[in-house]
Amino acid sequence: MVNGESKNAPSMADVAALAGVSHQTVSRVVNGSDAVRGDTRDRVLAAIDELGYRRNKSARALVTRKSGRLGLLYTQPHLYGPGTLAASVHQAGQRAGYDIILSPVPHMEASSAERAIEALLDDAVEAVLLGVSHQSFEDLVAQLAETVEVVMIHSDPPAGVRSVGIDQHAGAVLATQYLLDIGHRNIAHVAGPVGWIDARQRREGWLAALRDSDVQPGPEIFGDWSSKSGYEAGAELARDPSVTAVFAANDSMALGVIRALHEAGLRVPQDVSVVGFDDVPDAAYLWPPLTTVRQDFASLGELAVEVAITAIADGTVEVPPLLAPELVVRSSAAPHPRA
Amino acid sequence: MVNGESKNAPSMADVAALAGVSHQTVSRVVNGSDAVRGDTRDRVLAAIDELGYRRNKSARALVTRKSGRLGLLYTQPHLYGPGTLAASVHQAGQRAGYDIILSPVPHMEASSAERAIEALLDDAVEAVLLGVSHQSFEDLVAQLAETVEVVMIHSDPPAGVRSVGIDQHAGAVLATQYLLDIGHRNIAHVAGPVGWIDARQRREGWLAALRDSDVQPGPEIFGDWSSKSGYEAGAELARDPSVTAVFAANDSMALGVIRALHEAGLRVPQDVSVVGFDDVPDAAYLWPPLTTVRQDFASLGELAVEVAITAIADGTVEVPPLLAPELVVRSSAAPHPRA
DNA sequence: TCGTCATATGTTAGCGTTCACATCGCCTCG
DNA sequence: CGAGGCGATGTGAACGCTAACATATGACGA
Repeated sequence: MVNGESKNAPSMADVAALAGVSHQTVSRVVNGSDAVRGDTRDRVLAAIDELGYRRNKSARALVTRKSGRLGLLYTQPHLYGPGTLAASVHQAGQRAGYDIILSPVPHMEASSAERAIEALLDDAVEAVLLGVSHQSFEDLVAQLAETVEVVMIHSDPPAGVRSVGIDQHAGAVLATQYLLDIGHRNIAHVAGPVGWIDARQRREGWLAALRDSDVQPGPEIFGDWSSKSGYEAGAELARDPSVTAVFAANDSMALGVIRALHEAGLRVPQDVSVVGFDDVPDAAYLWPPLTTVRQDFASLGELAVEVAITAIADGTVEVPPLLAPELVVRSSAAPHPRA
Repeated sequence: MVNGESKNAPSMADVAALAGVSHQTVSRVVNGSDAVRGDTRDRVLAAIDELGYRRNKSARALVTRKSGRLGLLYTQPHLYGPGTLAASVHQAGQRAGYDIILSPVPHMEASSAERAIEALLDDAVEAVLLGVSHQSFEDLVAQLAETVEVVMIHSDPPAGVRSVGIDQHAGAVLATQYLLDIGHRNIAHVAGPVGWIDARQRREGWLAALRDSDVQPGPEIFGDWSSKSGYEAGAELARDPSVTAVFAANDSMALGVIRALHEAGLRVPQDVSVVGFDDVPDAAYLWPPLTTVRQDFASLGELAVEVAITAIADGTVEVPPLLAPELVVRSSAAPHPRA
């Protein structure tokens, strides 16, 4: 299109004229109806091919009153988890014949999220997948659900809300129990920021595992998911010689903790063990390789789309069981020396 | 929408009836025409509000013959760069009044990319932003450009192709020159995979900087962008005691290299210096903190949208200068001990 | 031989907008 | 005081498609 020579795109009528049939027959061919004779179909197909015909989705949406679109709202688009989720939702949606509108909201402000939702509604999405497990969204959902089908991607959904999720609590228990099992008794936690559901769930999993073993929680520091905040937390933790293990709420913070520990002259895992959460691809190749909890974001995305599609079909509120995360043992955690 | 009580969405006609005007007046109000009397406008606005009216984009697109949509095709959606780019394109597009269709193609196969492009064209995007700087796409562009406006996101665009990019070559020169400046004379390169434009550009920048200083290139190993491949390359490099510095084509590979070096008993940077590329957020908090080359993906996205919009408007082929990357010096590289 | 029915195709209307144009007041000016 | 013009609003058609119904064609049994 270097020169603007694009005549109007061909319509069904053009195809029909070329094939010598009515536009309705073209419609039937395009929609795979079986009430078309083989040779007629071939002629139509040939005409479509010759003209480069492409069905106009707007016209179709207008008359069918269905947009065929699903929207995904997600935060932190630059991170591994959300990025993977988005890709997987997109792929699953395509496969199911839906267009997916990916709507990243870069900064976590209610206003920008509301704008994003407005945009999604303007696009007439048939369902909204809410990949924003932040408290400030829980209120939004009730209101939104009156307008459109909603699927929350959420590890601790309010009752009666359609949702899918990965069991963050269980993942945190896995990580903490592992540290307990190898003899640690003073396990610190670098938590995700207040307000994030996943952060809360992971923190509570940590607490629950400790409680079950009658072990007092170690120090607790709140970060903001960033490696920088992990670093700062790690520097603080390094000053407390009684801490022998740290469970960080994600891999980025874990990596920051490790650096701070190193800088303080502490060895990982010989002096202090560190466990992360997420299993980002780089986790296996950090120094030391990071023991962490793997989440299957790809399956999560597929599941979310599946639930959304049945929601559109019959409106039921379906809440499949949370997906189970998995502990990946590498070498950033080791038995407690005095155990 | 727990119960499917949704009556048909209100149309302009409904608003018009309620406000006691014609549908055309509603249209004028919605489109901000100034040919509407103040009190009429207020009545219409009130009716819109009461009914929860939302303009039907399909109908609008049908009659205006404009979809108001831009598509972004991008690979490796789980990585920092692409994720940031996608978010920034989305935001810039919204701001300019365009809907952005984000189309991640998870696996780098020509077929899946072609499917993605088909989907974009079916969505009647007015322009396609091609954020896939892989050789196999260069052929696609010519063909695609006949159908729709195309903006390549590309650091070494073919002549006459509309594009924006970050100067990968210059970034690599920055990194290599830095290593040269601090006394290294045997600088290895862990390259990105063959076929990727950015990989080629970074490699050539490395070679060019060395050539300019009359220094022989060190060993060269091709990775696949992953930290795993960086690790494998690092293991190999560790066996060559003459290598004192490694320039890796991205941060993930750099981090893999560092781990391999550590495992081989070599210290970074005391024994071997390592420089990466991208400046992912975690780079600053690795151990040791990674010296790397920062790319401004956010600006790149904005620029791409800007170019796309002028392309739609006047069809010109505009190629703004490549954005300049920036060297970020941290501590994974240090002066050569024998320098 | 004719009605009957199935199969293949055509005809018409309408989805919700915008565009082009028509209309209706009302003000201005000669 | 009437022509002319302008500002505000209305009317009708069209965008490209699908849904519902209408029609044509041929096979078949009575």
